[in-house]
Amino acid sequence: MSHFNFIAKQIRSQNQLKQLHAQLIQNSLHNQDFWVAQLIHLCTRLHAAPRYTTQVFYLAPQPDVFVCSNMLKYHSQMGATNEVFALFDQMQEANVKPVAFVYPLLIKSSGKAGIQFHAHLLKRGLNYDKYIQNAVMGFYCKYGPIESARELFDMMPERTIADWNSIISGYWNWGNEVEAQKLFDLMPEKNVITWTAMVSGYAKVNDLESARRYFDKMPEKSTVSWNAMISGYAHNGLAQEAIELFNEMMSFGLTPDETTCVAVVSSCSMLGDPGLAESLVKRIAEKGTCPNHFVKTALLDMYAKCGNLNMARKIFDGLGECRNLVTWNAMIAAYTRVGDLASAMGLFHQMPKKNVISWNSIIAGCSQNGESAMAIELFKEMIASKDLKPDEVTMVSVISACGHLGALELGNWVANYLTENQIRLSILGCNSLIFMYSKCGSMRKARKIFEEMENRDVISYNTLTTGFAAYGSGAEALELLSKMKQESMQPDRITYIGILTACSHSGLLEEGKAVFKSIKDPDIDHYACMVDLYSRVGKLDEAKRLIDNMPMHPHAGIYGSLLNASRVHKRIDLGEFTANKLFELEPENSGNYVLLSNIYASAGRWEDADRIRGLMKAGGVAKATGWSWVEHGGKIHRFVVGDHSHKLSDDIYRVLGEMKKKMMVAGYMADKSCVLRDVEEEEKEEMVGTHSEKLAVAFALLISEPGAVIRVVKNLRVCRDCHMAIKIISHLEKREIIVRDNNRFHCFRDGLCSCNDYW
DNA sequence: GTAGGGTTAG
Repeated sequence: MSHFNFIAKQIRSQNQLKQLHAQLIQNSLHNQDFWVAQLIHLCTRLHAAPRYTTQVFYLAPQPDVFVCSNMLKYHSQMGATNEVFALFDQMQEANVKPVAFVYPLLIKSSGKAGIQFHAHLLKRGLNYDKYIQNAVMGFYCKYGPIESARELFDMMPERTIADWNSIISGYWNWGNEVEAQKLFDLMPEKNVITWTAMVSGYAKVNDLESARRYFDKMPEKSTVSWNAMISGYAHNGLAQEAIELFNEMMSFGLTPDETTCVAVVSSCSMLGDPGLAESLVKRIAEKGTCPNHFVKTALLDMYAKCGNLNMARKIFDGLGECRNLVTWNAMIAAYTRVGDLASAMGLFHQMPKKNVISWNSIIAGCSQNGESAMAIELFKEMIASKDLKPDEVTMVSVISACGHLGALELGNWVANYLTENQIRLSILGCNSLIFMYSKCGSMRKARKIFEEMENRDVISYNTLTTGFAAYGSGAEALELLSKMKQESMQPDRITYIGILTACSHSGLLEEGKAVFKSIKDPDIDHYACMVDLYSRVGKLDEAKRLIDNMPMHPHAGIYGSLLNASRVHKRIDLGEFTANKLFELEPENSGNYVLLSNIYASAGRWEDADRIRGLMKAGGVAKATGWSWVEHGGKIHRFVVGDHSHKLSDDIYRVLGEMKKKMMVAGYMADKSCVLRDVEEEEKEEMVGTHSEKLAVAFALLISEPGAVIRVVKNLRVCRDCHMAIKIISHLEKREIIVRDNNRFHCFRDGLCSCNDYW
């Protein structure tokens, strides 16, 4: 017996384990409880395969308490919760009570299922030893409700330091700073773990000053304490502070471990400085410790964020068997960051297991790289599989994708999904909803979300303001500005851009001037808004004067406003001046040529108009082809010029014909520039916006109930001709038609447009 | 056999 005992202690590999097993069989000891328990213990230590371990277990004809307990330990180490409970049932039938020491292990390794052990203990009225008590309390600290943990804590006849530490970190885990603090002060005796828990707790709630205060006050510090403080800084984006503290740690002659290394590496990635990380890893390697997968993943991420994708991929490939979810996710994010969606998608489909972050990475990746529709498809796929619940991060990406598409039906569906699945949104999430509703033209809902928010930040205000601006609701935007001041929320440069744009789109000259005057240090964008405001209200000379007197060089956008206004107000002199400035600033922009040409045309100066068109052709300035789209039944219907691919194409062109007839009857064909004049074949390319948009409007008319609000969404500027057409149709059909162009809405009612744009 | 620190998504 002692001979085998000696061998058992020496065993380091699975091969040696199997040799011992064979020797036991030879000596007919293999089915004795003592040896079976030993073998299972070794299986646990060496991470042997479940099939082999189970075989060993069944060697014992009537497994005793030790065999069973070791087997429970093995299962719980493997995360096989079902097997753990099955064995428990078996033991109950055989009337075998597990030894106390397995309970803490089982509770810890069973995750959320740990609660079943508490139930089990309660049901059997088992006496808890101090370890079991601590483990049960630790379970509630981790998974909640924290009140249950507190109850157990209060009921304890005696409390060890470990119990105090558990409940304190439990409160930190649930963000209850006050109670953690209170218990810390009450605690009769503290150790380094207690102090470290306070440091990391404060770091977790982003209160780094308090964290540092505790860190400086603690009577002794372990490496873990240093790590807590350094990673606290790193987590909160304070890379510089993290590195400084790390240097301080080194100056004390302390040895960093791998966790230190992870924090320093991630700080380096924020600073874009791989050098320090490389030297640190080298130093650790010299000590003989090879960087573990945490360090390697941090390095992977660092190289990816510093733009060295090859190095990142090399580490990823080198990790081989050690690759885990986090490494896969980091690599996917690396690809989406540089816009390589194909590679990201390839990895995503290859990965053996996915978690919420994997889905979030790929969905956000699509959303950020202009693939909004794909982002939504992936989201649908995610929720269809039902094994993972989307969280706020998922929803923010999906909501913003709906916003970018201007897809209100989808947006409503997503918002519904939020309430049905009780996904609570933070400020960030609510802001994304405001953005989405604004982009979809539903200002009522955007405002409702805003008003129902418990806390708002400056971005909440800016998002809603920008929405009002796009919708031409100047008064509402100004109201929001005074609300901001009432609530002592400091407006920033974006706020003022929104407010001025709103004034501009609703013709509020005096109000806009007053706001502009109140800006402490206006930048070029604020000047641009003012030029636009003067232009839109027809004060072109004032606009010109502002341009001449502004303290910085005007950019193309500024002249653009003036040029468009020059067309509307038929100011050939200013039009020529600004157009020539624009030809210098952005020679490739065809719009400027078209505008100047139209200015000449409207004054009957056809030769000049043709000359400019010729200039445009000679310069090879082509107009990009465009399309419009309409959302209907959760789908996006896309229209391009001359398009007959839609299945309702025949009906669409029929409606288009009816529109034409109605307009003729109403006498709208007199104007040469009217929408439905027949265009020459070669002109068609220029008219692309008009045509695709008309198809979209026709489709919208076709599918909507009489009297319903029609929503046309498009990604082009609403051209002048089409604008007129919609005005007329809204009048004739007695319908409200909402059209979105690049970033603003036009609400047509009774032949009038809500915006103050010049048409 | 109890308690403190780690990498990824917005």
